[in-house]
Amino acid sequence: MTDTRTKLLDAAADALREHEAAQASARTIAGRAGVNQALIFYHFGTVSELIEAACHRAVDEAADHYREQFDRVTSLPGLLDVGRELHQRERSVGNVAMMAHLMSGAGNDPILASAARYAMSRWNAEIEPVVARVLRDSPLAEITDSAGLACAVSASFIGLELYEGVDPEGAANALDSLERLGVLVDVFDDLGPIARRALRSKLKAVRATEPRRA
Amino acid sequence: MTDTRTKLLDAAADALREHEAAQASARTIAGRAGVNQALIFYHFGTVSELIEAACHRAVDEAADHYREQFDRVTSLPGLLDVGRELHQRERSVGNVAMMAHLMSGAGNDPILASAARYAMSRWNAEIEPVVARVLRDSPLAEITDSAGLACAVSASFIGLELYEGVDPEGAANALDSLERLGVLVDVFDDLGPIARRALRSKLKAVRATEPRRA
DNA sequence: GTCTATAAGATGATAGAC
DNA sequence: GTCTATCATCTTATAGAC
Repeated sequence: MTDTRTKLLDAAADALREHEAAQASARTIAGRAGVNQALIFYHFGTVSELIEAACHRAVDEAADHYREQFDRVTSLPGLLDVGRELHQRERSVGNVAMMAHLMSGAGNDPILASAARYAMSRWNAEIEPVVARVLRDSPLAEITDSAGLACAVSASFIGLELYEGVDPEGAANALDSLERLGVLVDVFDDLGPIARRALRSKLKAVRATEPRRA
Repeated sequence: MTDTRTKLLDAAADALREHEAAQASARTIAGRAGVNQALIFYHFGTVSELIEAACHRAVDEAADHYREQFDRVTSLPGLLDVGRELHQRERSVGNVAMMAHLMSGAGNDPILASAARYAMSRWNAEIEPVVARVLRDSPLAEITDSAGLACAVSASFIGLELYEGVDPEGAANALDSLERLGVLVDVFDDLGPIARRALRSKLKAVRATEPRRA
């Protein structure tokens, strides 16, 4: 099972996970895998296709790993707990960095773009039903759609990862702030009918004065 | 004023603003500027230093442009309004893409990293006092610090930009969801003492069961 | 300041021996 | 399947004429 193909897939994923990304060239990846550079083209055709395959495998593994944890989530605090664990694990493993570099390079390379699209859609497919289930009984269900929220969460993860590479301390502060803001949602659910009524009337006012675009 | 230096700065910024980024090489930038490739090294030393200078200029211009608008903000809805305008303008101009590519390349190149650090700190310096002023009289001031929130907002902007390059529709949905979530904060301010009390007790409970890390 | 020419090296990819 | 050797092209950067 540790044949050349998987060696190359591992090496490509590692290259993207670490600082490099721009240095994810055929020669460096092959060197990392301990195999000849020409084998990349024999097995995968192009470097981009190797990277695509590596990311495909990585995101599938990660999503599968969290599936049952997601299934057990029934409350928003519970979702935040899984999210925090997921963020820390994926970050330490380097998968978030991989995604960030993938999306950043998507502008130049259509193959990388399709890989990025697959990765994001895969994560959203996991997150979206959980968000929907958790918000179903909350007054928040009336102001947000779960699909949009899932996208927002994914995008923010990516942004925080990039930000962390530039200013680790600031990124940690940002994450703390977001977590504390999550308490706000929690309080809302506990407030019950009073908040629900206030929210409804407020929403009406906002929708009247500021019609949504397009 | 349209000398070679500024021509090169313009061309470098444009290269980063558009799809390319990876193709922001000395030759392509010089070609875009309509000058000889060797002049980049004469005027800036290295390609990275040219890019750094271009980003420095771009973020200074943009931040100055919004300074007085930020100063006029007194409420959270007002802040969201400016944020929405800022996001759309900076996006259409391409500055957010520039930042994203800058941060993505920061891992490889220490000069790009310092440019990214400057850009983020510059924006945070503008946003942070506004957030602090707006939240001062809100019960939310007790659960979030303005510095962390400012970082979170900046990072999320970056992430959304990258996400938009991969899935434009999803990014639009995400932005809509976040905007609608902003109404939630608005409602909180209007609820007054009831919410304030509920929030305080909830915070106590959360802090007791789940001590913050490090 | 601006140009040409060029060094010195990395890149993706292929041909062909084994 | 794997290797060596190689192509054509791109890269940053410099030397030196003007």
